[in-house]
Amino acid sequence: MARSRRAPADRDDYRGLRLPQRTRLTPQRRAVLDLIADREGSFTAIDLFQEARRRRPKLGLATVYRTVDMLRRTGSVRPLVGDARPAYVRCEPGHHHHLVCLSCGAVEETDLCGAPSPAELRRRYGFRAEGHELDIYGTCNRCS
Amino acid sequence: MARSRRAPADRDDYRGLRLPQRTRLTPQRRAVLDLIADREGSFTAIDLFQEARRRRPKLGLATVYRTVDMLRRTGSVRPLVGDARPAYVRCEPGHHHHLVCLSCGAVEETDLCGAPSPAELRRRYGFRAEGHELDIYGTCNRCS
DNA sequence: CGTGAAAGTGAGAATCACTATCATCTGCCC
DNA sequence: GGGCAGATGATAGTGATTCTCACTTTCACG
Repeated sequence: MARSRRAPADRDDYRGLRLPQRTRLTPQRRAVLDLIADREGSFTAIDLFQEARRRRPKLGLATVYRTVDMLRRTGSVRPLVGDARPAYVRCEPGHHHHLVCLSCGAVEETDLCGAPSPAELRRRYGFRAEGHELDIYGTCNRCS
Repeated sequence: MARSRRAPADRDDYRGLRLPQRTRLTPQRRAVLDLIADREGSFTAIDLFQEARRRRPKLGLATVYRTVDMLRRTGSVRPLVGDARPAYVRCEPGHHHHLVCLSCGAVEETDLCGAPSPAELRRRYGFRAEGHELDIYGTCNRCS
């Protein structure tokens, strides 16, 4: 009986962040989403928690994790490799990859890719590719 | 490039694993290195610890972490993204990427790449690329 | 061969990131 | 408004990793 009451809350987007169906927009969630939407570069869950706490002292850590994980499921955010601390980056919808500055931590997106095609992987390895992740590390414009 | 003389600890390679300068080859370290050298696919530090313990019951967990981290610094091993548990894969020297099977966890290497060239990244973004990481996720030959 | 300094070790405590639990609260569709 | 599915916060718990430190071992050099 989830059907009758479940009208499609057409709130699948908040400031460019994709949200799952039936997501309630609570003030807590909005606080975390705002921080992410305004964010340049990478961030950790703890970063968000500490910043959000300055405005909402009672905000729980679990709420931050729940919110980040929600965005991870919709693809609006994804974990970053190669960093010492577990960090995330915002992802615009669509296919793209990240240029991660090792000096200042800035993250830029690029649509340049050229990863091997699923067809070729299939042919050479019998491997059915479903997705891939590419992070390019180096020094950004400002730092070099 | 050729090593002309015996330098202090002429031991920068053990079974294909690159070691830092001045690395002492202790039995504990050798036990962990052997496990990694023989390894197919990905592994976690805990995996190594449990296996190594069967032969050396007094081996400490910290030693496993120290050894894995040592290899990570030399590039002989690298952490894998996208997995629930923190896992590593062996890296052969040279350029290559990983095909990670989401079903059985097997990891295959491929030299197929096509990542954007440093020159193009420099031109378009002013970004000086130093390296990149590409993991392709999907289903391997055996599992599909 | 010794030997000493530096490097490595094990055990356990500490830390860190994250998850589970649960009583309570609240946004949202009717 | 009313009601309830979904959200929240506090806290305890978990699992991975790092730290600490007294002790041991390796190995270049004499």
